[in-house]
Amino acid sequence: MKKEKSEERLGLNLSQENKIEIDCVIFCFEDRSLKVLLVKNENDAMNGNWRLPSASLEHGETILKTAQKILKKHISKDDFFLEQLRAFGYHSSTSFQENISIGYYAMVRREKKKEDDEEFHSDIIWIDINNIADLEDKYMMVIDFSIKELRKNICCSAVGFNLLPEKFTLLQVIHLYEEILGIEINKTNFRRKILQRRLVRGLAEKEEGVSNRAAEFYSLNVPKDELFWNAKFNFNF
Amino acid sequence: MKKEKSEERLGLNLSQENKIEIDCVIFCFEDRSLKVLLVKNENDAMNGNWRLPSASLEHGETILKTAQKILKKHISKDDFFLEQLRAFGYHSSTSFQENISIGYYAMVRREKKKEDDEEFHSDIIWIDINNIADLEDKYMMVIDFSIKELRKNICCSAVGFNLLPEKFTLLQVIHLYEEILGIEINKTNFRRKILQRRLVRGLAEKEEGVSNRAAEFYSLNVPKDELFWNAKFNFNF
DNA sequence: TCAAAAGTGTTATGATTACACCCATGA
DNA sequence: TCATGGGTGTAATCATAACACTTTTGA
Repeated sequence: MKKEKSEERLGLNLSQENKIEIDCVIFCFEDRSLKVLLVKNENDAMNGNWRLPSASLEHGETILKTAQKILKKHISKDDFFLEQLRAFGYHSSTSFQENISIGYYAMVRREKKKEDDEEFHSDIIWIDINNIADLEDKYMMVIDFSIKELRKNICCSAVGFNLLPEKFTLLQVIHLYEEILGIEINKTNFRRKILQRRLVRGLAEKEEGVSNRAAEFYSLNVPKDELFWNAKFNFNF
Repeated sequence: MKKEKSEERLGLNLSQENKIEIDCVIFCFEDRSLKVLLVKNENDAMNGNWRLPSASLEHGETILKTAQKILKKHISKDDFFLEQLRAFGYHSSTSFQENISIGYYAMVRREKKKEDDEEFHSDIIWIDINNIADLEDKYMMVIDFSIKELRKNICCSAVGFNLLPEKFTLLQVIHLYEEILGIEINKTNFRRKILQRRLVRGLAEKEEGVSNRAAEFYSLNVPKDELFWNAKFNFNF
């Protein structure tokens, strides 16, 4: 309150100097599709208008802490991957000069039952990346960039496994890559490829109640915090 | 001047709100080594203290334009590659809260003769990345990140060719990759690898005055603006 | 039995590696 | 002639792709 008054004295121009927003693209992988979390735009007169979860960078707060806070507000678990995308400059309808957004992207493992009713009551939505429409340009820009970044990174690191549950089948991995990259993958060869790198470990445990041969469950063979930097490989799709 | 007075009225805390610096890591490749441009730190009492070329983000200016201005101040040609790294948060000795730097990295083709005397008289230095020392933590952080980014990018795109002159020998390319990645490369195999991708084109023109068999000159076979995004390849070193 | 997905085996291809070799040039 | 780097040829090895095949499960 006090702060706003001070700024008013300086006039519009200075008060908008270097206002920084932190925007988060939070990905999950569910029902064989890549989704991002959107929240209802409360400042907007039109109802049913969505935006990325975001926050202004406050005094004495770091950009990373701010991004982490945004995540914790929406994600119940502490178990998420979070990395910065870059800084974006954009022009909004309300200001003449360029605004700054620092984009982050996150990956979470979504557990279905627990969170379904949560979503039902609240002002959030997990939406398939192919169905996103009518977002402000700024948000589309950040989302588009984040998807490109995600595509790049899952081909040269194992970071994509942050989207899978602890136990997963190899078909889930294939679906993940197919969906994110928008390609079709030869299952038998991909399976060999991924097993050769010794990135995953068979659990001697199988699916149950499926109407076909049950697939073995696998789990990661490397610590999660190494997925991004240390678990290198080259998928040349 | 006028602006500074306004800020003073608000006291230290608010005046530093969201102050954004743009820092540029400008790379060149010369004498078989990767160098970055440093400028003399004029605000510093101690002489001989260097920093990255940088600028504050001014009113009504975009981050990209600001970065381009920094480059043009030091580089005579318009022919450079410039991309953002990311936003960095850092703590300086003079302020309690986190400052924001948006880092960019650039690659320029350095022509020796023209610029040598320029450097002799002025307050800039092109320094081998292995000899950088005594920079502020903030600058080291940006430089370290930029080198990692450069390493990553030259392995999956042809962006590194922005550091070479129009005409180059294949040995120059090899030296470039060896120096940036810190590895040794088998010359005969690398040569075939790079020719297979049809990235370069022989010029039927040879070195002169060398004390060994003259190497053929090559030039790029793709437009420069495609080097980063479109000229993909996978060097798995 | 069928459909659907799991999973194995095999062969061909193409990229990469290692290494031997010859070529051109100035000192 | 020698040293230095340019440049070619070739065989072995490894990763990938393509495809045929068998296995397991519920309906």
